[in-house]
Amino acid sequence: MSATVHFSTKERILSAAEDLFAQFGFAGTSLRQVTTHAEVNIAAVNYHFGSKENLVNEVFRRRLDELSEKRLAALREALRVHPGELDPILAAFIEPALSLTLDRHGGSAFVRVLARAYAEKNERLRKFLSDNYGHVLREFSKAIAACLPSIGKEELYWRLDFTAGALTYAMADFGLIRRPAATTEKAHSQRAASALIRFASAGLRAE
Amino acid sequence: MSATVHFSTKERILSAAEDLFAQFGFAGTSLRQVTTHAEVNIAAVNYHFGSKENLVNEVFRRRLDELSEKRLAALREALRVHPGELDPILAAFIEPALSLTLDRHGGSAFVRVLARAYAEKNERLRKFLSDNYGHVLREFSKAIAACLPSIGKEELYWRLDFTAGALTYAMADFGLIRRPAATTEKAHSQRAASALIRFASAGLRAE
DNA sequence: GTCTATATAAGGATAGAC
DNA sequence: GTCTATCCTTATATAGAC
Repeated sequence: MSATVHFSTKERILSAAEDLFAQFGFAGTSLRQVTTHAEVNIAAVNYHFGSKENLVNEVFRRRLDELSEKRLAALREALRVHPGELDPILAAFIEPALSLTLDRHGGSAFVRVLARAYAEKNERLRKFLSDNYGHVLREFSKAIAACLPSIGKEELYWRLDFTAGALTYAMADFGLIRRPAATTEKAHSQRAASALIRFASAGLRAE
Repeated sequence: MSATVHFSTKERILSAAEDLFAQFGFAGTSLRQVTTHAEVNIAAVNYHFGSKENLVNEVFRRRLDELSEKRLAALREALRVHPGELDPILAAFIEPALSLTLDRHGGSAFVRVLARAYAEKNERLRKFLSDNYGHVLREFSKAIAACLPSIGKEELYWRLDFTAGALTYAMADFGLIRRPAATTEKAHSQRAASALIRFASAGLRAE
């Protein structure tokens, strides 16, 4: 194992794109901004990705493959260790995303990119995400529904929707809450996650 | 009062921009798309608004001036009729937005535009919205805090943030839930609103 | 795989006639 | 207040040398 890590041109482009997409959105970010930020040649993005649309997809794939596996593994573990309990399921969804934001190798921008995607009506992007990662959400929906047999189907759908909105915004740090200077990034995020689980859990179980 | 309503060029541009911004985002919508959609000349947008940025601001102003007033009036009424109760405050926030989506004169796209704005990191836009409409959110925060004296300040801030996320996404109808054919648009929206109030109320009051 | 140079289209904005 | 025509910038994408 080498002490110095060599980031390939491809990786550099993906990271730069991730940062910029988080900040300016997909349409609001040009490939020139990406390649300048990544310190690579403008032609490299087309050589490695073929098109801007494909670059966007690959930004998602790089993180979501791993995130989805971690979430599903955590879900299986939660169902095994705490069967019938809601909060461990919510934690299984939130904590892997949280650890991504705390990862030294970046990823903190990615949760904002995810929130962007949520707001995006782009059919091609939605189809890509739904085709490749829709099964994760379906697994979680099923597990949550099993914990809440008394909630009607339509009402539960709504609540899952509200929960997704709350999670997305909170994780993306779009809100008003700034981390106090005395608090570490890690402690701040973990407090956010536990507050989120309490909120969503109570909301889902309402009445 | 005339039976035929004449929509001015300015209004037509605003409505077209609203629709397109909801669908493609601010950066993703070109002024040419806007003027084509509005069936006006390309030069008209510059004549009436001066710049794209200002057009964006005016799209917000057209709806938010009225929406903010309705929300604040409903809040005052809620505090007068149901002092100390949380749910009427939440209703005062949600229902005026809901009625906007049901308005015949459009406005259904606007709630999606609001969600777009929430995801936007654009400092200029955020400043415009905060300067002009931040006081509304502060009034609601204050009223909600007064209902929940036992919740710590930081925890409450988090929960308001989660609530905002849930409200924004749900109102923008970004979720998975499609209206059943047998249900009217109005009934569907009102069910969503009451589900939302139950969810947010329980989440805010958790523990 | 990486560069320069460029093709080609689309973008925001404006000048000036009507 | 509305039009045509156009300026200038920026965009995505690619061709072809190295």
